[in-house]
Amino acid sequence: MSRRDEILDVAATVLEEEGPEALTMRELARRMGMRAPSLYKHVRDKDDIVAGLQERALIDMGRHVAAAAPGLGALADAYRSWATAHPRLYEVATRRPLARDRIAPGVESAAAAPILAAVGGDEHRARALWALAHGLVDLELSDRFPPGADLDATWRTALTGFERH
Amino acid sequence: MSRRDEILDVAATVLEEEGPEALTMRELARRMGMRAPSLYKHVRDKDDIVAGLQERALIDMGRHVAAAAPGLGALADAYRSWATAHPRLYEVATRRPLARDRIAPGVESAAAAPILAAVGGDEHRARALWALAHGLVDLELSDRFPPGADLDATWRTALTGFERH
DNA sequence: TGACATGGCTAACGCCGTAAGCCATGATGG
DNA sequence: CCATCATGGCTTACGGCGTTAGCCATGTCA
Repeated sequence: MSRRDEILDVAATVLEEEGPEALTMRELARRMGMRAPSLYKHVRDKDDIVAGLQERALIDMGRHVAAAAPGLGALADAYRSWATAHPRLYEVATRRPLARDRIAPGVESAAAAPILAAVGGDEHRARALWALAHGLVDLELSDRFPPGADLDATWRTALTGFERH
Repeated sequence: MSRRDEILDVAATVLEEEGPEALTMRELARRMGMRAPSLYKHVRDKDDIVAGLQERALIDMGRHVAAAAPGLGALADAYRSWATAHPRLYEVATRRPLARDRIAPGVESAAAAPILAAVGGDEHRARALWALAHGLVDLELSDRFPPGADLDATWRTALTGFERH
């Protein structure tokens, strides 16, 4: 495994365990047993690390969602469960403008494929479904729903709109 | 107008015109004709400013959406148009966990009211609709849809799921 | 064996948010 | 009328951030 990949591993751990404000070059270096400037021998800058996390997250989430059982419900469950299991990575993967120039081609479309397939290839319905799932997850992750809200029920209600074409 | 409100005005301007990375205490102070530490005479800390922007954004967006013509389409248009007119404020208002302790009570529910009314008071449908609109806006604002995508059509498709109960 | 790439290091720069403490101004009340 | 005090500026400074420059040990290879 390349030194760069080790850094990305550490970065993913720090991000999930301690939050985005702990994701500093000095903290990454500390965990790698080196000093911050040495990181730049393996990585262009901090944005490069974040773009790497974004790419990894898209790949992993895409795989997870693609492995879901057929049906909208299972797809939605897979989407939501990945996001809640990796909330900070989800934010990195979706909130910032895709660093398309720093990410391997195909990763983006591969992540979108399962959703597109689930709605029979209709791109508008695919985007709507994606937006719905993303919106629900995003609002849940930033605690925008009242505490104690029955979000399972909200998801079921939300998906019924998509069930019949 | 209080000095604090002036600071919030300047902050909103800087945020929208130059982006979040320009929203620094020194830049705000410069535009106010003072030095950064003097800001602390009127504001607790930077988070206080951001919470103030969040509160303002919720109020303004709530008013804008509440003024929409009846019907899901007009509601959606109002939601989307406010967000695209104030993209950075929209992010501040929705992406970070609501600073509920720093925001006047009632603001949150007032912002939610028009959406809740539009679906006849069903909270699950209200949350689903909100999530759908938020997801579409959020993904649009961070350029996650392919360039040139016909988002008007996507919105129309998305809303048909909500038209019939 | 000598040249060179690799990957560490230290020192330092210019930002950032923020704390501490000083001082002019103007209002307040004895 | 003057003493007191709150207000709202100021300078200085601290620690942390991302990042650059330049040094040097090690290992590889012609």
